Amino acid sequence: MNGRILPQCGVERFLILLDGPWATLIVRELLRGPQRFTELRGALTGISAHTLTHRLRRFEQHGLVKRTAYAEIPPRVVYELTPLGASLQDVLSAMNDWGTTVPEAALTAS
Amino acid sequence: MNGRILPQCGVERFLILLDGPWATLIVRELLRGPQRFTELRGALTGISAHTLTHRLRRFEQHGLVKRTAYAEIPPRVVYELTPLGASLQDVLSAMNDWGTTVPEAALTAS
DNA sequence: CGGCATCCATTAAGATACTG
DNA sequence: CAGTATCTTAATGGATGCCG
Repeated sequence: MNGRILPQCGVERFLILLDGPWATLIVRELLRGPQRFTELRGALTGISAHTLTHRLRRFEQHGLVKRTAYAEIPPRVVYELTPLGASLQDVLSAMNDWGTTVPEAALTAS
Repeated sequence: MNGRILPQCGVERFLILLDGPWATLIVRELLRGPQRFTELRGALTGISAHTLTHRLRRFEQHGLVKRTAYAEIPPRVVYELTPLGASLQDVLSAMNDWGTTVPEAALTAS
């Protein structure tokens, strides 16, 4: 569907930039502050290095995340949200508010 | 990732119930009011009957959408959001607000 | 430590054809 | 009209191993 001609409304833009189930969770984690690769991986239970790398690269390309690599031994890489990425806070809050109102029954029925 | 044990926070619930790129767009369309299958299909440019059916069935199971079938010739089926589904309005608004602030450059870089 | 390369499993989604 | 059935494709995501 991503190849389609989408009307460039706000919702579509959000969906294009935050596609995949992990995208939103990574942003939420980075909203807590700048973090290293390993910190992110530890916080996001179940994510693989492969996936985390790809998501972060994509965010970087889209200007949502800033990557800073320190040429040390061992190497250290810190990821942090750009102002654009940080402004996702409002959307995440809305999602969280809605999710907490969802009854258990809606989730078990799958 | 859906098989993982997720902390049952709000954001996770939202992501589980609105998975896939079409889910959010279907909800946005239904926020305009109850609609028939064909109306939805026409409004969601590019969606296939197959996909629309699956998404609607899933929403129905989760209590986000109510399906009403009229035994007429030709048959008529109307979908409408439940109160739970309608309460997604706030999240959609937040997404839309954020998306409109995204610069063009973030989208072209893909 | 922070990746990348490769292979593989799962799934959303499209195309097509057909039915009550 | 509103689906269902089947097949196929594309993409996300996981597992493993290697590298600077």
